[in-house]
Amino acid sequence: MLREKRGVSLSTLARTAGVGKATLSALENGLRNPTLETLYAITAQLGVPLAAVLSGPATTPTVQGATVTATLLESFTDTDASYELYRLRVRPGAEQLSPAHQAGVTEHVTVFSGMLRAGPADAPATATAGGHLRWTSDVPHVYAALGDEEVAASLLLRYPRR
Amino acid sequence: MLREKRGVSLSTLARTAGVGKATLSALENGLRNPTLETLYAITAQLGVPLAAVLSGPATTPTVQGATVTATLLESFTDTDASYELYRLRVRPGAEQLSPAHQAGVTEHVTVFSGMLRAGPADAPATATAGGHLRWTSDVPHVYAALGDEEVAASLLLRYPRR
DNA sequence: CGTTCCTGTTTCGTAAACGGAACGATCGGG
DNA sequence: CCCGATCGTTCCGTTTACGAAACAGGAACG
Repeated sequence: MLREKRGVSLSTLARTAGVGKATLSALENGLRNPTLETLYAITAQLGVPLAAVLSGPATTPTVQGATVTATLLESFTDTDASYELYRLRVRPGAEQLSPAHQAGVTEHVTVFSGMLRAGPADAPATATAGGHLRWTSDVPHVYAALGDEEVAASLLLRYPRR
Repeated sequence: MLREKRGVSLSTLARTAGVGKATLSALENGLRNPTLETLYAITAQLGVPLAAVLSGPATTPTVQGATVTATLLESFTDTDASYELYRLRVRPGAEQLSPAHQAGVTEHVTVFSGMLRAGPADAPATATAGGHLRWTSDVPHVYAALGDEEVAASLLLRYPRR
C-alpha cells in the first residue's frame, strides 16, 4: 500500500491530512465510500495526484462479503482516446451488474488468475488465466467470479476522443 | 457544462445514471461534496473518465457564501512528473488556508482577473491580471481574493515522479 | 511482569449526502 | 387558451460518511 511504502503510520497520516483515524482505517479496508473532500485531503498530504488513488467502479457489496473492487493504476491520453487502467479483484462468488454506459467506451479485461465470467449481461463470456475479454460498454454488463478462487485481472477502459 | 453540451437533460441523466435528481442538481451547483460512488455513476453514464470531472481542492465555505473552488481541467504525465491543471475561482472576500502537503509538490498560479494574494501562509505574495505566483506546497499556504472582484486564475500542480 | 508508547480497529453521536416526491416554470399542440 | 409533458429546484425522511474517543494488540524499557 502507498502509505506503508512511505513508512508513515495510519495515525500520523490521519493527523497531518486532517481526517479521522476511523475514516482512514475504513477506507484502506474498502468499507467506505469516500467523499471527494476526504480523498483530496489524503492525496494532497501524500503528495500524489488525485487520480493516483481513485478506486473506480465503487466497491459494491452484493452477497455477504463478496465484492468486486477496481483500483486505478494509471490513466493516460493519446491523440484520439484516453485510457484508464484498473486492477480488478473479484471475490469468489461475487457478481456485479453494471448499467449501460455511453456509447463508444470499450472495456478490455485480461485475467491473471481465477475464472472470470464477464461481458454484456445477455451474453457474457468466460476466461481463465491468460484469457482476454472485450466488449463495448453501452449495454448492461456483468462481472462474476466462477469457482472458489479469487479472480485477479486488469481492466482497461478506452474513452474515445469527442 | 458537459451535460448540456451533450444535449441531455438533468432528469434524463439522473435516471440513466441511477442517481437522484436532487443529487445531480446539487452537484452541478457545487453545493454538495459527492461520494466516489455517485461520481462514478455519473461519469460512467457520460462515457467520460473519472478524472475528467474531478473537482479538486474541495469547495470550502469560509465566510458566509465566500468560497474558493477549483475544477480540474486536465491531468497529464511526462517522463519525470505528473501535472494537474485547475481553473481557480476565488469569490470576493474569500480566504482559504491549505495545510502543508508532501515535499516536492510545486504550485503555479496565473491570474486572469481580479487581485489574488496567495503563497506560503507566512509570506504570501500578491498578483493581478497577468501575474504569476509559484511556491512549494510543503508548508501551509493561503489563497485570498483582495478587492471586491472575483478572482479567476489557473492553478498548475506539479507532482514529481517518485 | 508492569508501564509506557505506539500501532490499527471499533464504537458512537453528529453532520451531511442520498433518492423520492412535490413544486413552480417553461414549452408545444390541439 | 388550456392541457400535458418536461424542465430544474426544493423539501424531507433515511442512510451513511465523518471525527473523537475508547479500545485491544505489540514492542521497548526498567
